[in-house]
Amino acid sequence: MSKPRINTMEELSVAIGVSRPTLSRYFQDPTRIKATTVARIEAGLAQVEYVPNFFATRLNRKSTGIIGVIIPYLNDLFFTKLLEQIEMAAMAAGYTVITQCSHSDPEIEARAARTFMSMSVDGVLVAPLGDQSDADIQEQLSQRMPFVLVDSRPTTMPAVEYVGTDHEQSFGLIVEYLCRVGEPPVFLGMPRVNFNANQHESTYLRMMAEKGFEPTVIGTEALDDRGHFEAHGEAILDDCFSRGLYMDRSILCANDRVAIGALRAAMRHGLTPGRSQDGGLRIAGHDDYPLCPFTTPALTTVEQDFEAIGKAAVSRLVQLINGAEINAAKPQVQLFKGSLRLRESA
Amino acid sequence: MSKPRINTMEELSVAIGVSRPTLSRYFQDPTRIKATTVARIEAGLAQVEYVPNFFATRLNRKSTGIIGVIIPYLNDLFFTKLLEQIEMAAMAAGYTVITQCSHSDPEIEARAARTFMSMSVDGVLVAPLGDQSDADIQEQLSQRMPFVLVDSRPTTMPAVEYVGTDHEQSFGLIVEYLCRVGEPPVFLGMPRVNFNANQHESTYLRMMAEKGFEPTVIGTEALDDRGHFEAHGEAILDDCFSRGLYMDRSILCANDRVAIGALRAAMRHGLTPGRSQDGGLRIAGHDDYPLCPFTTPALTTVEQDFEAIGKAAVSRLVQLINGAEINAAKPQVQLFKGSLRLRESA
DNA sequence: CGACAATATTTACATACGTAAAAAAGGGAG
DNA sequence: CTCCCTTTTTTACGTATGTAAATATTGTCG
Repeated sequence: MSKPRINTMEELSVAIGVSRPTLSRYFQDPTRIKATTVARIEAGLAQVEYVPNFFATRLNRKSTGIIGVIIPYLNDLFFTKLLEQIEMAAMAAGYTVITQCSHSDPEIEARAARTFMSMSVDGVLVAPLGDQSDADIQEQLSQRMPFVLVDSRPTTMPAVEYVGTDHEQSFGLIVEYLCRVGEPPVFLGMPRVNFNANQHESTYLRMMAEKGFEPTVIGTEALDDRGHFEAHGEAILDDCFSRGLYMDRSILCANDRVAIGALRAAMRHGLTPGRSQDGGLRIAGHDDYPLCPFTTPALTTVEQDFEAIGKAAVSRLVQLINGAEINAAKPQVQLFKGSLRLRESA
Repeated sequence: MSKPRINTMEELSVAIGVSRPTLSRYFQDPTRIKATTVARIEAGLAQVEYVPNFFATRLNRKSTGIIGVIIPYLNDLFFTKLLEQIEMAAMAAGYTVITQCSHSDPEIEARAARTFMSMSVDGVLVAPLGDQSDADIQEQLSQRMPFVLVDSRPTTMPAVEYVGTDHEQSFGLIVEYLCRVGEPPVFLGMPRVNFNANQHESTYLRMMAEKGFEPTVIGTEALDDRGHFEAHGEAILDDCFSRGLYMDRSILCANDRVAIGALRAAMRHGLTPGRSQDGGLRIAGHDDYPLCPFTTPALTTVEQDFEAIGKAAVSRLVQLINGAEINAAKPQVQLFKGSLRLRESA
């Protein structure tokens, strides 16, 4: 019942009586071959088990048809959603996607970069680690092949093709909203290794200054180094609440995962953040983490347009692969706007 | 400042004055080469930019050193955590991991399987889609190379090497607990496409029968087909609560993501599930989804030992790759026990 | 200084397929 | 039936590296 297995195109060509070069062309683009021959090949193929060798095919094509993707970690639905969009878009464009995860480790990230170089990948999409990314390797990679940065942009490589959210605009939305309808917010941040969180912090500071409010930043020192966003948010805020601080203020978190921890801290102290109460506790985040609609209370946040970012990143990379001009002095930067998601928590 | 780039080992050998076969051996295992030569090679390597070609190296090694991993979808922290363990373990064992995500689509899953065949991957780890997985391709793959199933086991391929949680035991824990300290639970399930959810349902039914309680199963028909677990749980329970049903019962959900939706429905109806109240609403799940400690109230659930599962799966696969005997009639099945995580919701 | 062992080099072939050029075969129109 | 065009086959070489066998080199010890 199991079909005879064939390992090489050579064998296949004798098995079904079609020459090897014809088979080679068939596997690359069947339309270049006469319909009757295609039918003969496919009839033969149905009788046996054969898959062209991936390595041999990629070894001497001019283009490998592979897009490499590097993401910093997996245990975050944000990257997961982004990756999903990227993979679907790349697949639709006819590319094979190979994803490597840095697992928060610069060494693993560098290894992934080397792997992609050794694969002569057509291009790479990189969502960098925070400020720990190995700048040299990133630089090498970007010199060597089409390279588009996604999600966040290290301060060490400003002049690079980039696709992401316009954090000034998007975080600005939530700062503005909180200031407008209630108490000016306290910023609950993170240790300063995450570029987006840093940008949120500076946006917060700038806007508070503009509006003439006194800024308050907490949480930029870690209380525990487990490094989980939620645990960090909970620990910081629990500590504050225990000291009676900020219990009726607006807490604006650097991102939703921190905010989820903040919600937990509020709950533990018997507080229910919400926008209905005047002057009471409010909690808000940023990103529109997929679980935000299901938290208690549902989290008010700013949505990032993952789909647009993923698609734009792939589409720009494909342009570069197809030889689009890169203005080295002024690389293309695509920033997408965020949009406010008003729910219950603020 | 940028080093001269070298593309082939041939060029490299003339550039640093060491023969190509020696270089080849160096890149595979530097210890097989005399220390002084290694030093000479590395000194030379520091002067240039060179990475051995991935495809050429894998083309004619007997072993490619690659482990393929297929997971059904990414937007679930469960798989993400499992994948993390698998990648780290495989890396530690000296393998390159290539992960392909099915994105809930049997066709994409089948394509991934074909990709791995064409790569002559050393072995594959597969977390299957539900009952939609293409059984033929899975079969082909398992015939062709070392193959270990992870997380869930299709009823269509019972006789396969498998590593996962002992769901009878683990789901039994929570059924038993709920029955023991309160009202026997209602089972909030899912459309029957997910093997683990199915097994949870049957475990529930069996244990309720054993204990002489009347079982109640809800949610096995989808109200909306967006297919998101949380939305499903919320929609089903919201519907029930709106009709005044089960408002003071124990709701045991097929998994934590459904339970998170259930918590949300409870909250919308002004109900606070918890174990402190006698006779009141309780909600519990299964998996110990990473966000469980941060829900309101914190979700009582059963922890799956991701780390053990990931490590065991890799370790078993490596055994098979190294030629371990496979008893076709009785493949090795490793089931790990779950453990109760009592928190606030039940 | 010579012999022996360890290591490196030379040479040659293999991997599975891409691809170009020339020759052969097929197919339709006149 | 023949000519011409299209398609396939034949032939041959290229891709970057693995690998084996024979030969050459190096280093060490007596």
